[in-house]
Amino acid sequence: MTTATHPGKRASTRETILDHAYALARRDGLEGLSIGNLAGDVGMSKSGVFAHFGSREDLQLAVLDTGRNRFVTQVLLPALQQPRGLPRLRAIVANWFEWSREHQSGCVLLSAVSEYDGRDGALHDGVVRQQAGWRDELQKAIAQAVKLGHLRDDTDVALLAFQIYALMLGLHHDAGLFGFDEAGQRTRAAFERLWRSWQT
Amino acid sequence: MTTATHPGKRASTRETILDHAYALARRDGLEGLSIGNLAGDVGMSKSGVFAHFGSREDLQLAVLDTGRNRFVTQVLLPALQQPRGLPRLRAIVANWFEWSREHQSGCVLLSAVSEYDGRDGALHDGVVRQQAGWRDELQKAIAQAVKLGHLRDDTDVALLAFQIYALMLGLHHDAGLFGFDEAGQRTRAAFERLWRSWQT
DNA sequence: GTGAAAATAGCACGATCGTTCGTGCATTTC
DNA sequence: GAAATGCACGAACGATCGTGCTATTTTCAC
Repeated sequence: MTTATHPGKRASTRETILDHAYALARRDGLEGLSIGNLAGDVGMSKSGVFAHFGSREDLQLAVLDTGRNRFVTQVLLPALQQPRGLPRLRAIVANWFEWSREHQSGCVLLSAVSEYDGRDGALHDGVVRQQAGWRDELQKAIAQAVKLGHLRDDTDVALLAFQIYALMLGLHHDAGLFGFDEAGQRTRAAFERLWRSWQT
Repeated sequence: MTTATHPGKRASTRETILDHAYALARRDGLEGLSIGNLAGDVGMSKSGVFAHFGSREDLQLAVLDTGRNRFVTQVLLPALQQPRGLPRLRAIVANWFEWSREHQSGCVLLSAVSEYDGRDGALHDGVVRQQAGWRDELQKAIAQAVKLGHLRDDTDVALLAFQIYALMLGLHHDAGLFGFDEAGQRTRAAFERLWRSWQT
């Protein structure tokens, strides 16, 4: 009984659809994601795919959430097993680097920011909530590093989180346009200087 | 004779269309720009608008170029009247700040990067060329500041250009999601630290 | 004023969009 | 075995997409 046709059939099909949808959205963004195209990619009918979500917007929200889960799983969770403070913060950045390397040809979370930052609606709200949450995690890790004396006492936590995020945006930007290798080198150099500027 | 109804009619109508197209593309991106919607906004027929460009892709390219021109006019050109070196570089950043403040609800140039960095075609090429060109201008201004002794002799020009660009990406990102005021303050603080780290 | 030329509108096309609805086939439950 | 439920399919909907082709209007030179 490899195929769980009992319960779980619906959930597992939904998972499969979201897998394909996430891949498509990496290329075309959440706004470029269409149900017909997705159905063709999965090998289902349009109505079959549609029935799993009820509306295109709910599909887009589900894909956004899929991206968030993958990001947390790949970037944040492994870093939480590192000791608090600078080691954990550096682990976050290292995992984020790897994430960025794998997503240089398109990241759903970042393109969603571009697509929805000027509008309103459920997708905008979802993007804002998600970005605010991630920034908060960053700040928590930084605050611990300060408390443990790994970073200067007068460290501006929100500022450092902003600086880190900006560098990762720069990495993604340059990697997508000019290639990851050169962009990665520059970003690493920038991080070296950034750590030095806040270290005790 | 304010309205050039002479042989400039075509060009002036084209300009009007591009004005509206640029505004629409700020909200919906170049991929979200549709000819029907644009025609309704301008007050013309679809075919009338279409005839000015010949294809949707050529329209998108024209809008991209419109964005580039406006950016150069508002950010680069005024700065070129400042004395070479750090004053000019700071003027570029200041003008860029103002540009970013006005475009916090959507910038065609940046969303185009998100939309086309993972594909290929004329729009991708146009985006890459434009971004590479702007980075080059940044580096020229930085190199002059180094040569004039305003920045350290061992300044990594490409690295500093990357750092500047990354901060501006961070500004745009945070301004769009969390509001310009807070984002602007953080970005200014980050720039202060950046200048200090490279200054003689 | 008149005729050539340029600019715009009108209309139609095939394709695709998101969405709805009825139906059939499995599978589960009685 | 009969009844009920879950899931996906296929057809069709009105709308909009980009793009041609043909009139009609507007503009400009004479």
